[in-house]
Amino acid sequence: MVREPTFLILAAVAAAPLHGYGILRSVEELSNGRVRLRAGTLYTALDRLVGEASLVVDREEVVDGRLRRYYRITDVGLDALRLGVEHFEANASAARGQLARRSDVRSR
Amino acid sequence: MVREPTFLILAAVAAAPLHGYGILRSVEELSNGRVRLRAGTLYTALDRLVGEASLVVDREEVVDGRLRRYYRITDVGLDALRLGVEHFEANASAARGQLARRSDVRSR
DNA sequence: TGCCGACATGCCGATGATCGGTATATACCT
DNA sequence: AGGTATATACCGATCATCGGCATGTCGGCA
Repeated sequence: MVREPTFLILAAVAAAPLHGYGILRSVEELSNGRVRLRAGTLYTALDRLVGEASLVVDREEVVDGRLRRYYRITDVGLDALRLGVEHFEANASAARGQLARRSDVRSR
Repeated sequence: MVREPTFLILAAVAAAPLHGYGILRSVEELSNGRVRLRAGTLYTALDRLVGEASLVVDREEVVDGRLRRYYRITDVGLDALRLGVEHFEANASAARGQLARRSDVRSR
């Protein structure tokens, strides 16, 4: 199963192409400040995701002398993201079920 | 964030105390056959979770000459599990939002 | 003028959960 | 005799993530 940082990176890029640092901020927003990606995690993940064909480089821009490399999600990446969503929800639902059973036992 | 195997182990034990091999089967059920824990993953995770006070050994039984060590979830483990549920759901929800935004862009 | 934080990418060693396999032993089925 | 299920345990390998450092520009503050 895809891990949290990778999942959030895919989610960040899912809406529209975004560059590395933009993804960093987007992940922080999407997780309500809970997840702050390390630069190392981000850029190595980005390379890995491009290698897996989940992302492709959309374009490069130079703003104020700084390079911005935009990444776009592919169908492969969308499949991985949607599958991840299903797994996250299924796991959460299963755990809730178990917690509910626990309450049942207690209230007997 | 807690990873999938650890999360499912906690979920399995949440309803009632269970022994190692029982957890193995429970995790498989809870995930609809998707997740099959390796013995190595399970028993090292169990030791780790006991070390973190998320689980405690409830009791030991001998059935057919085979030892059964039952684990019980603690308040610490319950907190970790509930937090995990929230994170899984929040992530899934955020990703769904991003995918919906994507559709918006496309349909414009 | 000097320093700090935000922006932006990149590299690298360390950490740690999980993987994959092996070992041991009993019981049951074919 | 061989295979599957039960049950626990150990071990090296893998790999995503962590944590930190490096580089360079820009704008704000003291």
